[in-house]
Amino acid sequence: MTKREIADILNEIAMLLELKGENPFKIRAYSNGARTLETLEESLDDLIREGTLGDVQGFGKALVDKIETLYQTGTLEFYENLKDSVEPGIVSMLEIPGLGAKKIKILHETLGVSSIEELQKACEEEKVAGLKGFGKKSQDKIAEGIKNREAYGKRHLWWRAREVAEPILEGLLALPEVEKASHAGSFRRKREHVGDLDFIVASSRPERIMEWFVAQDQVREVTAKGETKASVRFESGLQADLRVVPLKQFNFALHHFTGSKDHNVLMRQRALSRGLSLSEWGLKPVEAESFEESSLDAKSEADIFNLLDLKFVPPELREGRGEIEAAGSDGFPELIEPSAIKGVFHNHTTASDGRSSLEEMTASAQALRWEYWGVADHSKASFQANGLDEDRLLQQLERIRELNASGEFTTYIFSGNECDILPDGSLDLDEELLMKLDYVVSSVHSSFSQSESEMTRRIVKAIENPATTMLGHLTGRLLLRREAYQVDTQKVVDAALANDVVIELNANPYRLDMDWRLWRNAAEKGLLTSINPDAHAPEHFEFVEAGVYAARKGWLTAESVINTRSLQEVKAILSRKRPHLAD
DNA sequence: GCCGTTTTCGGCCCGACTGTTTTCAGTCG
Repeated sequence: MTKREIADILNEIAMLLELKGENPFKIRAYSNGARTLETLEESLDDLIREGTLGDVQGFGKALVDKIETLYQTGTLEFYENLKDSVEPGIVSMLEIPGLGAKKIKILHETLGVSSIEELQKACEEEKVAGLKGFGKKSQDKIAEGIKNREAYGKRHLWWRAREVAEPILEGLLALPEVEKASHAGSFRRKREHVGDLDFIVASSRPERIMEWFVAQDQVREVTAKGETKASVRFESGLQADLRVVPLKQFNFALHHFTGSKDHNVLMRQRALSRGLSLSEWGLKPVEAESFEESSLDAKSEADIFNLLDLKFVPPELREGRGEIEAAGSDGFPELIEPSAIKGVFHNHTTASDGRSSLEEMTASAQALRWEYWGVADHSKASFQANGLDEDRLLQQLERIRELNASGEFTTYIFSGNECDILPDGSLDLDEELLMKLDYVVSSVHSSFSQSESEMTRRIVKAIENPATTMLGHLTGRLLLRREAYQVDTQKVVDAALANDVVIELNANPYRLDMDWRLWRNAAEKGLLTSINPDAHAPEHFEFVEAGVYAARKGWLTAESVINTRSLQEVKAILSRKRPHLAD
């Protein structure tokens, strides 16, 4: 078992002990143990072999025994027994906002409820309001929490969350009491989906800011409101948290609440190794009494990094995936910016399942001042999407040539096709015809349930097809909607490298596929990408922005992204497979 | 359950907010 797996079990033990009403300090010992284990620098194997696990602060005899047993055998009797002694329905009640172990224990012992369903019934029968420590409000809140637990628990696509987040930030910045304001959290790190929104504000007069925040039009429920902290929930179930801090604290709070947790742990370790203590309150010498009196100054977030001998880490990279090491040595490559995009591939028109014509899409691309854009309508196997057969594709190719020759648009149109990869790995259209186009995006749209080895063989075969220019949406995932199909991404990346094939970064906010976690490594090996909006209407061209943020999270520079290149450079790249594009 | 002694027990912690209290316990990040 790995450190992380063992830490998860220690956390679960803490939760179960809490539900059993154990000594709170014992519970904390387990949670602390889990956190210590997660952030342990030494290898667990070494510590156990040398018998020095007990030297680690926070690990006494009981924890050492349990960690060693889990490490060596993968099971722990104490844990299994504990799990058996608590009904699973009770554990799931922890998901309801406002309910913790203590209240659940009261509900269980006095009303005998052992599941969310039974609790819901107890609320309907007004049995909860009469309990000691509960009241009408608690009962209503529990009932509401049960009713909405699906929406409350769910995550929200970054793209959708932004529609809510941006007006809030603008509103905050417009208030005269606000000195500084920013979003924080996973939203600021541009994660593909977020659990909630965080806002940090600097002000010495928080009252009116709090009032404004909870009184916003779209707010459905105010879940907390105090002097410096408030939480609201919107119709979609998305929650937003606001924290107001003094200006002096702003950058520390912003850094802290931007996270990620893993990044913060590494930052605090870095600080400690320099005799400093870092928190949301400030950065002070370890021995100093309070942050308020002894914190160093940070006029910007960059100052915090600089005080720890680090280069500034862009929020997108703060995932605890090597950014501290890089910031402590050479720093980062210059990450791609949205403004670097000069055109896009993989778009649809009314010829297949798009909503706008070739001409309308071209006009929109031109309005965005793109040098070029590419048409890649579906091929005939995508019958549901009105995919093109050979004849219709040839007609479209003719029309594109006419338009390019006419001078009607300054934006150049590349002719392409999003060609289905059939279940056996062959392409849906004739190779000779595909070679007449400027490029081909090969994508899987059927037989998603193939085994990993079949799917991998299928995609690799398509990559090896000389007609393939780029691979579309590698895993077929739809974020929060549909799982990825099984495929060995490493083999696919290697095949793409070996066959001069680009792997797209599909910028549709539901896809963002291939995933950002895979890009740093792939790009280091030399893999190129194209950030493709997969547009089915002009407004979908905006998706490239989401794609650029995903690319930044993958440490990508403009060099790795072919659609940051000029028209001439793109033609040169495409001509490696299509000689007719060479000048 | 851990830690550190005034060394084998007694203290341990983090602040803000809510709801049910009437001075505070429970939840949450």
